[in-house]
Amino acid sequence: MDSITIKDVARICGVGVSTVSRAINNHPDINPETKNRILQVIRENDYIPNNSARNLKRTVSRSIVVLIKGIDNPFFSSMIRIIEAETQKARYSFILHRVDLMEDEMDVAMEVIKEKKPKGIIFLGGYFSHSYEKLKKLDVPFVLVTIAIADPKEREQYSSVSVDDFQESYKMVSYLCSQGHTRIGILAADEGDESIGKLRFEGYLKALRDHGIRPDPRLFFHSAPDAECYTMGNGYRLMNQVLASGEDMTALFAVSDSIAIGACKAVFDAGKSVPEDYSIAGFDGLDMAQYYNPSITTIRQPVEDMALAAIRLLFDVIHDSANNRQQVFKGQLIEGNSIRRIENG
Amino acid sequence: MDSITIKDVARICGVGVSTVSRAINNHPDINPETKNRILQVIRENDYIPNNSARNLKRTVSRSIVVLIKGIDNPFFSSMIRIIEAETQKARYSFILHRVDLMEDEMDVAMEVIKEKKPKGIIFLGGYFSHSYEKLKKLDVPFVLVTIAIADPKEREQYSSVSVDDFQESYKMVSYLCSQGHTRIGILAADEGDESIGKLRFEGYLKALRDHGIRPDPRLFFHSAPDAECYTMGNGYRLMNQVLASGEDMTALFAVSDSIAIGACKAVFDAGKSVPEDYSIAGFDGLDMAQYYNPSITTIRQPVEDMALAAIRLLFDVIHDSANNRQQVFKGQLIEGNSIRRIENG
DNA sequence: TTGTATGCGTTATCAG
DNA sequence: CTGATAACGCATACAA
Repeated sequence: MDSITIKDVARICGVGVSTVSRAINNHPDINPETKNRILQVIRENDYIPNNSARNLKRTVSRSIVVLIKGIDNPFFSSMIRIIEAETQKARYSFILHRVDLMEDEMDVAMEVIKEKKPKGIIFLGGYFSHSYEKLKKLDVPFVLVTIAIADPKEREQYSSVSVDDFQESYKMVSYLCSQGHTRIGILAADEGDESIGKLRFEGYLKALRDHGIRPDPRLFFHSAPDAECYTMGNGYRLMNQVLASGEDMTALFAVSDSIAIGACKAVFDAGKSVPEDYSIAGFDGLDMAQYYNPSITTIRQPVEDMALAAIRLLFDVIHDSANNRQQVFKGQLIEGNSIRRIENG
Repeated sequence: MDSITIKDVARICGVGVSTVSRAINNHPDINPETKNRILQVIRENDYIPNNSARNLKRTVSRSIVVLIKGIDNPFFSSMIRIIEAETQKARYSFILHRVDLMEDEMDVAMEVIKEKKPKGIIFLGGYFSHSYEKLKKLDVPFVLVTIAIADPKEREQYSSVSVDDFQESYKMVSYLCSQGHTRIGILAADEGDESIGKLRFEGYLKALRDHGIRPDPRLFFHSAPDAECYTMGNGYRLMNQVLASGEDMTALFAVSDSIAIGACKAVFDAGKSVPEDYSIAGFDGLDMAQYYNPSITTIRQPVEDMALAAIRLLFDVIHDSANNRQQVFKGQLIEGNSIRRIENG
């Protein structure tokens, strides 16, 4: 670990450390010749600046941190790519930091801020039930993506990018109704959910009611509280419960595409078919949904646009902190082949 | 950013900074009472140690870094989970660091080492064509996962965990032959590939030859050099080329499950079916492969075992650096419904 | 068991 | 344009 430091570089070049520092950090007030000479020496000796020392000394670090909860959520994959690209385009460095499902993203944020001194933070996924106070402590500009904050009172306090999960669910379930379905089950998050799972559930309820259908609790299939909800495995389990229940229904609204896919598989394994025996709708618009067989009818969240909006919004807030705003995107209903039309609705 | 430091804590408690440091780091030589008092104050004031300062000061940091190339590869998702769990079980902290597809993982490793001073590194994904020299510079124990190092001469230099991509491909293609297929195409990586894509391709060639089938270049469908190879989109494109080629074949070996799934979709969109018109085999054993319809016949890499082996091997090497070894796992052929048997082989 | 002092590698401030 | 030098926040050797 006896690696070369800025001092060594300075000594080799016969200059002071501050000059080397200037060379590294592209400071304007340095003789181009000396700069090149230093850069040359740096390359020849594989000098790598110590990031810890830099972060320790610096007050801010021209970097953007993305805090992601649920790193295996394919929904985020393309977002990351876009955010990184945009970040680098702005000549900021991009730091991805994963937060465990059990961790409080706010606590993690505080730590990362201390360590990295980023210019801004993007929160991908997770919940934000009662973090108002913590939110305020965060003195770094940030944008919430995909995150439901219940209370709209605190509008000024934060920026966010999302779809209206309630409305979009409503749209999907209304569509099911319009296709003649009347007995529509739901494969939902766990009952205690206070996040998007809840919003999507409520959109479902509202849509049914507005279509003159009385929601039937026997058609609610909630995830186990301890299960990882938005997974194919969970969808598979839930659908098997549906099959075992013997309840009569023609359609199911799965609150995510992965759940929908798992559900389809359960139907197939039971020797039945989608959409003939069960119509199944998803939510999110994952690539997987359109590659599946049958392709899943779903609500597509405009991930690319959302990612772009998130990073741009963040830069806006960085440049003018008064600029906080909530940006809500429209989802798009994509018709696949997982839903059939019932003639005698 | 005027946050509280160790000095403040010391002042508040009326003790010296070193005592606070001892409390934080669980040093043995400290009065339990003072320790508790300090910890109490720390909690009350939300003191968060500055990681940069710690890393700067420390020579090693009781942490494991996982460097992952291709973070959206679902193949790695479960691995990460396992590695993290095991890492924490050993009371090490877990640092996940993503490396861009364009970056040299070795350079990134050097940087991260300087910054974090980890006890060990796990490389997930990526290539390692000619990095021997760089490898040696890495004076931190490390394990390569899923990475093909061509040259076996350097055995002593590194540890690795993988499957034998050549053998496993051979297995898969032999299976296709055994099912009576004789005209077997391949959906492969790009022609210049020097990594697992190449090994899998060669396994395919060997299997054909050993079964008395002469490989026919017209049945080789390589990815475009600039395409992201292991994706559904790429599989879709490749399969459309197959369909457009008019070449006669009954089966295709896709070098990954995602490619296989994309290929299936292309077949469906062409109004044909799997496995009736085309038998399609995959590789990897993603969850997705079994949830797909039809489920994909594939080679399952024992991800859980491999992840566990990787982290344990790493700890072994950390404790005894002479312990370098290469661990090769057997893949398991999982029969799905994507391959049909041809009677008159 | 505890406190003091030093330095980790940088950047920033200031004087040249 | 350049070079000393003082922090940054913490861990540790050493003294008490």
